[in-house]
Amino acid sequence: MRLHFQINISEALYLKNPEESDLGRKIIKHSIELIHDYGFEYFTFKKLAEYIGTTEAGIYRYFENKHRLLLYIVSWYWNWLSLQIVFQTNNIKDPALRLKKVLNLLAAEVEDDDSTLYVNESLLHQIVISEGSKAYLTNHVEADNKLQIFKPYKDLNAAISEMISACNPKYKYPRSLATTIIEMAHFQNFFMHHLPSLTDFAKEKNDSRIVAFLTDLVFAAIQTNTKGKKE
Amino acid sequence: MRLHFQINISEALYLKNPEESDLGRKIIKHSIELIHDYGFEYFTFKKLAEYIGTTEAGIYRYFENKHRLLLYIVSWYWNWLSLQIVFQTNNIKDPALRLKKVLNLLAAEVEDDDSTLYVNESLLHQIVISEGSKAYLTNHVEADNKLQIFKPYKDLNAAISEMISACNPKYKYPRSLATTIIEMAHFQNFFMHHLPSLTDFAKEKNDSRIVAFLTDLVFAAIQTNTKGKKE
DNA sequence: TGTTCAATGATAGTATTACTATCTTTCTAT
DNA sequence: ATAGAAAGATAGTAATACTATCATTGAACA
Repeated sequence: MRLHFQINISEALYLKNPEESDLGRKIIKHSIELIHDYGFEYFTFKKLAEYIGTTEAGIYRYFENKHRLLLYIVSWYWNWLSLQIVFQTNNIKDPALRLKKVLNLLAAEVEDDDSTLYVNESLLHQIVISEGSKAYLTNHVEADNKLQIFKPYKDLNAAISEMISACNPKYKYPRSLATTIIEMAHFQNFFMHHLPSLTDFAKEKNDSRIVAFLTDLVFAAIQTNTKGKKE
Repeated sequence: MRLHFQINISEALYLKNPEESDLGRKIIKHSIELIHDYGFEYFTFKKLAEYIGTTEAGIYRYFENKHRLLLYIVSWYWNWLSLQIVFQTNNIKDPALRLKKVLNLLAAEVEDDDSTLYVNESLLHQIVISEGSKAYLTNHVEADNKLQIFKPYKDLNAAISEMISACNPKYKYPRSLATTIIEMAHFQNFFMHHLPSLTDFAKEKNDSRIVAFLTDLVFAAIQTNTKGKKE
């Protein structure tokens, strides 16, 4: 099955749309590879230019700076993931099952999606785990936010939040719980691989354990709350 | 009451111990102010040197680079917080109450502690919220980890993890839940202030709401699990 | 077939950052 | 009175993060 879809990214993120040219697509494809290899701090436009076989100036025609490029690929990921969620929960009626499907999509390893030729989703997933929060953890979050740059992340959050409310309309913290799910799916993965004593998954480093942890956490939270229990 | 205590920080983090000289203490004090004002990305040793009235070279005698300095002050914070937890839970016997106290210490606003003359804990708390995860979200986490650099963070995690297990020895994910608590105490705070639609605290931006959310989440998780319920 | 315009390539240059080196001054402990 | 450590002063380098300009290519249209 080939899914044809539209990734919608704020125009504020680029100077020239990288989807619409060979060089643009090369920038996306190879920046994902290089950020993955070097880490965002040690990734530079100069290295990228050399790797692609173009010049720094060429890259600056597409992106103002490397932070904008990071925002672009991270937005791309959230957008893509939201579409995966739509496709894969489309025919599921039970909201609890829908939510479980989402936990899987968030925390399980991502395979490269062949329908997107210039994006390796598996590498991109790892970038989002390690570098994703740097997208918003800056001095200029609020300015960026005014440019609608975080819309894909917020949309995903809203979608998960609605599923939570569908499971239990009385639960008081659907948005914060959604944020917790998204961030913890990634942080537990990062810790599991790099600082394993901070998790309970040190022995068998397996994504399915993270899914189990998150499932336990989420359903405990929304089920307890049904009873209107209060401390 | 004046509490005299020892902050223990890995020697790998500095070239010369900043606690032991005037200039060293000035570096700590003013780097906290500047990182708070500029954000870590726009903070430089040159700006710091000018602000203090010394030279870049002077700062490099204490810290190899600005990332090490960040690690230093973040470690300092986790160390200080662990001591606060020890002092403030010392005479509480009930593990659930101890845990609640910890949630408060983690998520409530921090006031400057006058017993530490060269550290403004309130500013430092805000830095840890915005920049704390950059301490480990790097290419060189594992090398840093081998130098024991994350010990204060891990110790805090272990302490909270033990409290969770004291509440419910059968709960399967005490470490991951502890990580979740620590990180979410900060992320919810960051989002509440900068991207409020990602939380349920947009209307009344109040730390106590975060404490309530975390309390609900944690006790739901550990109580549900007592029953050995399984999905 | 020639012209035009956009995209890219090639090259150069600047300000700032992230350091390192060296030499001098100051202050403190013996 | 003097040795030694800490700090100040100054200079310099390589890399980063850009900006500017001009030439080349290639497709599109007339």
